[in-house]
Amino acid sequence: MRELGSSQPTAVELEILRILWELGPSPVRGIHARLAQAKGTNYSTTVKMLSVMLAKGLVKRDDAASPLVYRAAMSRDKAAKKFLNELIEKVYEGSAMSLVLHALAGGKASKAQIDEARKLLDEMEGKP
Amino acid sequence: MRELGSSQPTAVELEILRILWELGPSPVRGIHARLAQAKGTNYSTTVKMLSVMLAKGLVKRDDAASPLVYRAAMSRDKAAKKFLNELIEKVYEGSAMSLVLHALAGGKASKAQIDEARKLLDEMEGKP
DNA sequence: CGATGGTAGCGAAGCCTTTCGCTAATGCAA
DNA sequence: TTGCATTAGCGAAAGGCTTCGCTACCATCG
Repeated sequence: MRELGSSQPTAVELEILRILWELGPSPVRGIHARLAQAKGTNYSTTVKMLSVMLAKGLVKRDDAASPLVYRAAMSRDKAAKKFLNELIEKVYEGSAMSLVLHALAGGKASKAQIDEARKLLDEMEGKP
Repeated sequence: MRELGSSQPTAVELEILRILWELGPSPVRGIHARLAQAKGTNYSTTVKMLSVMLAKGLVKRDDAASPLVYRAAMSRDKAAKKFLNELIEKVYEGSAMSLVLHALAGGKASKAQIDEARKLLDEMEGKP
């Protein structure tokens, strides 16, 4: 039983969410194609995972369509924000902002990205 | 297996790491006191979890001391950055500076944090 | 000395996640 | 219609995480 973030997606669940974020609403077949390519798992597995995720509320399903169409229940941005807040709360109680920037500093940030980051900082300062 | 990567700490493991980060190197007794307070679990459980984590390399142990003293194998900062990078990788598949900042934008950042963030951006731009 | 209390560890139970085999329903072609 | 492919789902196996009971060890106290 998980208590804190209650129902954060597990490994495979997150992988499926990522596929859905990329593809948009899709039938099982499309999701499975990607998942099988990455992990070599069976079609049944994909169906089962989707039904588990549906029960958990991680995905939604359009029952009218045939074949059934699944979509992520949460946007990528919203999920990222949620995971990030959980991460920060669970691991680090300091400055979330500087942590994020430090972490990104090691990676590849283009001039355009840095400029956009500045713009965001301005916005954040403007309306607290 | 857990989300966000290869050998990530699980829920309880992370909780123990957090205790170790807060207390510093400690004997089982001290760790257990905190864990039991938070979860009501048995002393045996704490000992077992620490042995599992030792085997996984998540904690180190000073065998010379008696009682044995455990410490986190990784600093809080380092762990936080690692988890964050994995999160970004898993959710956004790579460079996601602006998206992560968007995710953060909803939260409250102090003026000091924003200023520090600006300083970091300047540094990042300065030495590519 | 034996008894007591704190420390350490093993193995197995219980639960959750992930996987799949098997079954059923549906649609389409021959 | 029969046969085949596709879609959907259930239940159970396999494996990992978490928990604890039981055992053993080692000081120290009486």
